[in-house]
Amino acid sequence: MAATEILLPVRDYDLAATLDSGQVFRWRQIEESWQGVIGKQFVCLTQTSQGIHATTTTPVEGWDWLRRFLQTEIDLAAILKTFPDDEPMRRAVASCRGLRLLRQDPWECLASFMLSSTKQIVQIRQIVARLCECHGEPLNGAPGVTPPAIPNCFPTPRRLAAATEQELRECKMGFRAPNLLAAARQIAAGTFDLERIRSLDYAAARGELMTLRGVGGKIADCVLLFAYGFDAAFPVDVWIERALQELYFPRRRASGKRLRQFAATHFGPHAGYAQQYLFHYMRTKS
DNA sequence: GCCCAGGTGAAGC
DNA sequence: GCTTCACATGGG
Repeated sequence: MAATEILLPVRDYDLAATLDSGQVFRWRQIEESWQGVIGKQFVCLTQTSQGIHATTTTPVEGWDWLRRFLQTEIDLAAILKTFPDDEPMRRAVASCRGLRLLRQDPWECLASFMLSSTKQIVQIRQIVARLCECHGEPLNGAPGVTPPAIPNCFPTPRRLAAATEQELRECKMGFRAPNLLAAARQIAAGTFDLERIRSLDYAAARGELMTLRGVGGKIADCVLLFAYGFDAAFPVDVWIERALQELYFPRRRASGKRLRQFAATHFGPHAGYAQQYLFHYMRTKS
């Protein structure tokens, strides 16, 4: 039964906050809807009182790929219960009921976050958009109906591996270009296996990702959390460092390493979710 | 002009 | 170990 639309019944899901929370960089709000690309599929999502309504431009056979991306099956309330019962965490959760973690494609996630270092989220979106425009394959089916359409798929490792550093620099990614190119070439050549990461434990997976030039602990944690579902991953960026410093260590200065150690024990098994709430809270408060 | 941005790696104590 | 710095580019 191929179809072009479905209603995913889900409660406590803030679609706008989730798609705009710095996990993904290609989703655009068009009036009341959000347009994006999952794999080779153009998707339009709308939050309704019943849940999330999705439409595609070409018929699809099933919707598991969408449920997986949106993580609509997870029990958010159960996760929130594992958070520490302290004032900062209560404030962070209260600031955004229904914020979720998505489950992304590992390559797109890795490449996007390799481009994220010392860039504002709005600029990361611009770089990723240029990269897709210049190097991505066209989508399945012409979007047509709701312009302005999202032009292309996210470029594959093989496609980027065939590019030159200069061509990537033309996407305005600056000093990140050689790192992205090297990663694409390792993956395209099979000397780095993104699928194997799934079979490793958190520490080993983190170490493996960090063998890639330009991937340190923070970017590795983002990929482990947003693409592989390692809920213990706790990316510490400038926002989170500031949050932990202000909220938990107001009187003494703590190093980044000290903050990571604190986070690993304080926020529980779903620390990554807690991190996303803190991140959103810091970015949106006053 | 200046400072900072979902960092990283190398070099300096 | 910890601190400092260069790295491209653009927004505020």
